[in-house]
Amino acid sequence: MSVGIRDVARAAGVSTATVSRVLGKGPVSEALRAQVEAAVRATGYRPNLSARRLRSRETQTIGLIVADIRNPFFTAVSRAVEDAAYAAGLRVILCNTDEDPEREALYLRLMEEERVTGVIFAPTTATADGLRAGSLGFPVVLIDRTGPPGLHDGVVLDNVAAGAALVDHLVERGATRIGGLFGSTSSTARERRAGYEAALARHGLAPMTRAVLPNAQAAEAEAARWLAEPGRPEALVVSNGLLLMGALRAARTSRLAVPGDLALAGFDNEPWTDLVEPGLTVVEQPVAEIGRQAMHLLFDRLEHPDQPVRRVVLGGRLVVRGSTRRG
Amino acid sequence: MSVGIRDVARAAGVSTATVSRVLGKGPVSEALRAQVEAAVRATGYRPNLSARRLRSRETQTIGLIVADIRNPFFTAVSRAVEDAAYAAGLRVILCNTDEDPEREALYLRLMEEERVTGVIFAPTTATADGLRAGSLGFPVVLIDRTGPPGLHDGVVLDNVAAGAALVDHLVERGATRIGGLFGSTSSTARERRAGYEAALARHGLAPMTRAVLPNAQAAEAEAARWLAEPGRPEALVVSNGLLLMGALRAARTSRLAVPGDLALAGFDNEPWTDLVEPGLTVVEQPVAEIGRQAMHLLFDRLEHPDQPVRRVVLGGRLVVRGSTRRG
DNA sequence: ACCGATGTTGAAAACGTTTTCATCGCCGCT
DNA sequence: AGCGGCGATGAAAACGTTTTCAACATCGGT
Repeated sequence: MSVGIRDVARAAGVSTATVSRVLGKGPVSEALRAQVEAAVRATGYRPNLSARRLRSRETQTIGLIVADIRNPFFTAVSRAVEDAAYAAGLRVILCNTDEDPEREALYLRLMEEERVTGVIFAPTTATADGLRAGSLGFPVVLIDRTGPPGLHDGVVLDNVAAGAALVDHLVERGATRIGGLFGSTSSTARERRAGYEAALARHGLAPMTRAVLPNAQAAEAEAARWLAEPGRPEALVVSNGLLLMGALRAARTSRLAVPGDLALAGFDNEPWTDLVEPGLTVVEQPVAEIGRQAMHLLFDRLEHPDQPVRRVVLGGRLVVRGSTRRG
Repeated sequence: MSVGIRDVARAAGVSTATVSRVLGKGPVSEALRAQVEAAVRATGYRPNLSARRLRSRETQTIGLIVADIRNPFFTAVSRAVEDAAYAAGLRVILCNTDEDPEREALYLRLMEEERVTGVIFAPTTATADGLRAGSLGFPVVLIDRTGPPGLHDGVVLDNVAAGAALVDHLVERGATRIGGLFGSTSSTARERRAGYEAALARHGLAPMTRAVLPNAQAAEAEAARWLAEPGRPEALVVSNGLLLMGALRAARTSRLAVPGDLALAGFDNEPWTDLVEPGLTVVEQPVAEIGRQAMHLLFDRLEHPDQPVRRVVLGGRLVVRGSTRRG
């Protein structure tokens, strides 16, 4: 039925070894190479990647495990990772965990069975804390989130600085009652909160924080509740793009004017944040660069398995818009 | 080094065939089954999927080929496809073509080499028109876009009706000079345009259309140019979410009030379309349903290879917002 | 002219599974 | 008691490649 390397070899009058060498990079004389290439075209041969992977023990495949591809941050990072991967001749297997540790474990096991050459992973804190060094059969590069220090390569935003920058900016604009709305499952939210609290302390202000599951619905519900309370904040720092959207929705339904009644500042410079009235002040993450750096770290690790663990920390860019105009 | 099925067999005191049967669904006595399962746990065995795929000739893998995962429509559809696939025990290989026929061909070849069980594909017209029936080694389900009728299963929006509905709605609101901004590479844009033109004709109005590459930058540039011309339209029908964002940006930079100077209506009910001022009138596509239906068609096709070709046509939902308020 | 080095080629083993096929034991039936 | 059938099991083949290894030819140096 399907044409295999034996058929090509027969058609070209050579051995399968020679065909394999033509396909790969082995030494073959020009004459035979031409014959084989002609035979490949004539037969319409397509190599069987499963067989190739089995024998060569190189799967040329990486896993990409994120919380939810619909989060625009992960969408953009994924696209950058995929571009870099395909350019290097690697396949990508994409998995969505929905921040569920069980699914994270499930997909990590899948990656072992696939014998992937490496994995790029944005883990929940629950999983990240239990991640041991050499326990998986492949190197892991963490993105957006970190685990215990020194165990895995990773690329993250300077979250502490970014959280602090938003607070500094709001204080400069005259805000004093500054609330913080953070996701509950990631080290990233924790770090942004740490930066937020440190900056507030530096200014002699008191923190007021709430934690929610990292999706827009939960954020909107929590923010709406919060904004209806008597001691509600007059400014809000929000730890990612989904939550920011939820917070804006809550402000709208609560009939609070932004920035008049409530200043708003968050993360992720998504296209809609400057179309919305007033534009939203955010810290922009270098999403494409994060994806590229992750692939770069992975390649380096594969080349030099024993090189010390590296963490790439990228700076965010504060984009000031109307949502933090001086009240 | 790595533990294989032979090691498990040795540890359990059985043959590799028995281990394989325990892992799969072969007939094994309870006693041996327990022994083998214990041995699997004890050895930490992980099956090698490459070997399994090679021998069993079932890759349990599908390809998902879209233009750009960053287009929120494809993001949402992909997520639905992946959920359905993983639930059925299938892996997904995701590819972005950027509407480039060469990359489409490249990825289709890759899918052949992967020996995928099927592919879900949103092709450009260039590729779709050349797609022959049995020429690839796997069934193809088209999404969002169609090829020559009768060749491939597919699931699409009722684009003609949706395009007409937007025009009807605008006419009802009093618009007469209604322009159309459409993507240039997909059958979907073509159909939406057909619906737009048919509806205009029905109302005795003249069409004015422009075609652009389907990305926000191109749309913004073209719309800005158009809106600066003397005979500019007073309403715009835009054929997808990316273009709609570009058109809105152009209206903003041209200092045209929406809907006062320019009414705006488009496709894809993305979260930002109701946050923006005024809310945008759109036809909402049932994105999750499209993904699920595509997987369903694929499963049906795999079970009944010779069943007649099916096309699932889903209806859109008109969501009326401020951007088409009566001028 | 001989020898070693170098480079090209093919036969056959190997990769880790699943599947085929034959064997064995057991049961129920005549 | 003998026999047919059936379910469980293992030995070995098979999946389609890459890789090893040995054989062979060619060539430059003595």
